[in-house]
Amino acid sequence: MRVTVRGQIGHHLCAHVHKRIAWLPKPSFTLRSIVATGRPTHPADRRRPANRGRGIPEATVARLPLYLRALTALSERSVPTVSSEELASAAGVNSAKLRKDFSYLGSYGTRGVGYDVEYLVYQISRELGLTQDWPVVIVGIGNLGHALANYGGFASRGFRVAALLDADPAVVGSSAAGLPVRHMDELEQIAEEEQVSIGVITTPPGAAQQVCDRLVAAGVTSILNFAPTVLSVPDGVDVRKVDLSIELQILAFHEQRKSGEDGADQPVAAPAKAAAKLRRAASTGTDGDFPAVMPA
Amino acid sequence: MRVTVRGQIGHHLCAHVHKRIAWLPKPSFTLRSIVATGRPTHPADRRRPANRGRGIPEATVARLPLYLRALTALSERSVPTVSSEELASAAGVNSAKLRKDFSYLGSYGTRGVGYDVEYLVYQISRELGLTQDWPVVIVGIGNLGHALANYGGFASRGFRVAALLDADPAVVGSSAAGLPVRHMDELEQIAEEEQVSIGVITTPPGAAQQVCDRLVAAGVTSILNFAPTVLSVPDGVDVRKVDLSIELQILAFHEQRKSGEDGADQPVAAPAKAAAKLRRAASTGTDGDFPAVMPA
DNA sequence: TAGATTGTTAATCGATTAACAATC
DNA sequence: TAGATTGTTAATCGATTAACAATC
Repeated sequence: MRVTVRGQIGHHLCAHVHKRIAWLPKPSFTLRSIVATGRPTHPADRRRPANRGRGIPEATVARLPLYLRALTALSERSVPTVSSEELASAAGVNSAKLRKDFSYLGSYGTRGVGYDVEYLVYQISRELGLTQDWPVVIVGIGNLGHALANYGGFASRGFRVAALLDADPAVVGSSAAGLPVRHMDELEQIAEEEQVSIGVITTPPGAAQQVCDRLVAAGVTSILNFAPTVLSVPDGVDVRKVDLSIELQILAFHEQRKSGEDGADQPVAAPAKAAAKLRRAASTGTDGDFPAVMPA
Repeated sequence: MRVTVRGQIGHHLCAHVHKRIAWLPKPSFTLRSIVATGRPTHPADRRRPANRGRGIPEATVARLPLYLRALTALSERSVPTVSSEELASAAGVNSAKLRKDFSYLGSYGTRGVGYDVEYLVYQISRELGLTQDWPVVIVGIGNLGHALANYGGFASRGFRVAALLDADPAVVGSSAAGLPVRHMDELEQIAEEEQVSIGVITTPPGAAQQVCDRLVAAGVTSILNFAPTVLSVPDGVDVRKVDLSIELQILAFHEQRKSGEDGADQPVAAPAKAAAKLRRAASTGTDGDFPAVMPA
């Protein structure tokens, strides 16, 4: 049942009920949000932006966690407000992009002042769905599975490891990060009981598609895949992949351009990049080339 | 010293010198490439594309490792040629994109036939710089560092773990993946001796920037960062980041949209997405909502 | 030659960015 | 009010895609 009451309540009442709320220039907010979350909404909520309600660009979604992290750090230092310039710098993006990104969420800033840190933390968390609890299963408890089970960044963001699963009897029964490793055959039951909608695959590549199919059959609709495999899934299931080898290969590509051997194929080297070669050459007395499989 | 002799050599000679070369419709190639690599270049090399030599788009570079992986699998199955349609499907992209991507590398296909698998493996490997040996240091040998040290995908692509480093005396001296964990203070010497240009940071976030600075000072110009921190580096140094928590948050965002509670803020649900909610509801007898921190 | 498939074009789409009017 | 900073506009840039002429 949903209670949505919008109204005006005096500033003194707000201040009484909710401590450390800095963003109450005009104390109007929705009552519902207080009932639901213990936090009133920002006055800016009333002027709902044109865009809100559909289609936050993917590129923006991918940056929201960055902003959230920077904001959380500011919050821990009890910084009350932050400008787009400061926040952008902390998040490693430019301020125009940040303001554009935030404009998709709504008008949550105050001209001439900046953004209220606490309020923005809450809004972004809500937008990302982090005000919910997300039970997650991790399938494949090898080195990487262990690492993920122990990763602190999960729990702190509303992700809860519902189960660690493996098909190998030698691994089942052991424990990782204080949790028992259970057999893959328990997946279906766990997924149903705990309403698991997110699965992490850290199996060897050969097992990944099969595990994926089984996760999907068990009702999992979001998959984070660490196995170096292209997964095929039905519509409505999201897959994101993290591929260590691919990241290194992309770095190698750019690194190769920097060191710039093989004149024939070489582009005009960007001045900044040439510095790396020079630095290495200076420190080693060689011409900076790598030991080459392909002798020049 | 560079030997570049271009010439025409009879087909029978090619076939004699180089086995399992399927792509010799017209046996003209550059001699240098044979001297250098043991592989002659493709006839198509002579018609150098307009673009080649500068500016392969980043989006294309990021996909080359995907194509390479798919091609390697085909190669292992001894498939001689592949069409853009087949390869695109194996790599999980559409064929127009694949052909456009390859067009930045050169005209390496044969109209009416497709692409020679072996030849393309070689060309993409070369483009990515994987025909070189890339010594890598991994800094921070916790769970994740261990996992990476053991990751098979590195070695198979020309990446070699030159050293595992940690600052914690309790960890230094132990071993991972058959390599000793050495003290962070050995970084500079190792980096110079082994000409390390790629570093992987798997430290806690608090140490990451400091480690990064030290890597850069030691001549490392490409960094793969697993710590959830924004790193600042001088021009000419590339940083790529892998952030497990961010990936999960992006999934949560989309997952939240699928399950579609909270009607007030909810966009018009895409039909495909609604299926997930229905499926879960059907299998559990609930309305598909998650246990909510924020009661509705 | 006929059939197949590439490489390229051009249209479209989405993301980035600087600039500035709106407004706190 | 004056100063500061947002939210938005519009221009630009880069990526995607379908379609098809080129050509094996």
